[in-house]
Amino acid sequence: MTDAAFDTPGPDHEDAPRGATRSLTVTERIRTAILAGDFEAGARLHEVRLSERLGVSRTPVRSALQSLASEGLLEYAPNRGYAVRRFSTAEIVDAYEIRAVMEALAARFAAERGLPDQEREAIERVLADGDDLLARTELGEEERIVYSAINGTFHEAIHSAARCRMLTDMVRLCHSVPHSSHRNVISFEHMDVRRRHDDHHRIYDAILACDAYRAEMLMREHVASVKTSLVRALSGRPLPRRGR
Amino acid sequence: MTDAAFDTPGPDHEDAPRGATRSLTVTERIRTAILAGDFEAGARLHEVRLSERLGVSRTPVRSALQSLASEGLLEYAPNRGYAVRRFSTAEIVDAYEIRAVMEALAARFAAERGLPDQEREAIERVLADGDDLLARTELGEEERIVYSAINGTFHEAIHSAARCRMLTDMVRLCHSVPHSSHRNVISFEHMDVRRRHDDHHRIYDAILACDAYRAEMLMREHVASVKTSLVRALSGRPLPRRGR
DNA sequence: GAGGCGCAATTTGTATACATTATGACTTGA
DNA sequence: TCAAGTCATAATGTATACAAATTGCGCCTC
Repeated sequence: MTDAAFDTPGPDHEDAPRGATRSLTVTERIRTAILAGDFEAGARLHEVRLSERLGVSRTPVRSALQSLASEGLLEYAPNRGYAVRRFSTAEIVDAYEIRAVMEALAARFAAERGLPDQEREAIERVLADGDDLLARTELGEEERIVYSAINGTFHEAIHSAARCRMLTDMVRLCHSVPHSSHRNVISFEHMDVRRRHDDHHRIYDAILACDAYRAEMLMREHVASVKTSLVRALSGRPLPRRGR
Repeated sequence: MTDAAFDTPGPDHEDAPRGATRSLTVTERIRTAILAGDFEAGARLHEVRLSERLGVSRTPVRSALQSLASEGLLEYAPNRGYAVRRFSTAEIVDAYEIRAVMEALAARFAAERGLPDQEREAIERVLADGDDLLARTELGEEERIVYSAINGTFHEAIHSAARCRMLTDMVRLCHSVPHSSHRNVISFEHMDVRRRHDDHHRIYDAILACDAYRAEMLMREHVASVKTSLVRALSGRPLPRRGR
């Protein structure tokens, strides 16, 4: 709650990036705090308290709260303000299902429209990085964190290749649901990073081959499969050991 | 531009619905104006002019513009304000593809989770209404408008049955794209209302039978098929008026 | 003691004044 | 003539004062 990184760095700090208004800065800081869990679910966010802690007036704070509410991170009720949104387990799982469908469509678009050079290079680089990383026999915590970044870059390159803004926006919406970001998958994808990396290769092959149907199906299963691990993790049951 | 319905009805009009702030009222009025095509695409919306025309201060206007931008109706650039978003033909078509995938997922959820009584009754009623309407041999303009409402109710009942807020939100986002609302299909679905109504029956049957796969596939094809008609209409002649 | 009424304190909503940034026209120099 | 710089203008961004709504507490009544 009293996170030092959150409180005001002073009005003369002035590292203002060009083109950034206070509203945008404040939005980003509050968003980060929420995603970091600095506020508990359901907690109300009082405009005055926030503005005092952040060292700005209520105006940019109100603007930020409105933004975050439309992102789905906050609940709003007229004359009653904003509160941190609660996500039920069902909502978190559903978000995965939705993300699976959206990313699958992105993969289809990429296959239909062809990979721009930039995205093709990014994907090939990241696939090679993954190959190198997974060549090691042992995968420790550190390797999984690195792989998480690789995973994120892969998926972002696909979205970018889809060249569809609405799709990008919607996937971003999915990422505002806790546990639903591909940056967070490390927490429950421990078991088979290798299988997931192989999925990436196949998806890339399908896109290169302009096989839209296969790209879509593979991506859908790829994302949806995490849902199973997630459900297991959320219900607190241990991961089953399999052969292979 | 100078739409009488848009300009201020006077500050003493006071038909304020309970729980509605000025920000919300203004948001609704500007949204309606945009969807009705009162502003041309790319036009900038000046805060002062809007606030004068609407008889309120800049504060609720700014709030409204921010809302509409996050709905995707406006573009925002820091220090440069808001402008009516331009939608390319590609974006409009893509929105249909996205809507197809989302509504298909909604149909799947409905099949998996079962239809609540309220939605089941709504769908059965609307299917029967459609049967009656289509029993006539001739379908004029008026019948198609009536069927458009029937179509909308059917699709909304499915969303509602999916019981997934994020899905509902995203479908709503799709509807903010011109020509992409199921309330608008009359303009290019002239050709086979009967086929589309038959789709509705099959989708309902699949949901009743808890056949999630079939419900999803049918709904996806049902929505995506309109895309074909849309592409034909858009390429055939210039864009008809936005909205409605 | 339970329930309802009303006031006061707190919080959000709105208006407005001021600060800051973009924009375009004008000037000035090469 | 053109380019670059400057300054005026007009727009957006922010702060703050005030209005309206909600909420909780205390009191009164039954």
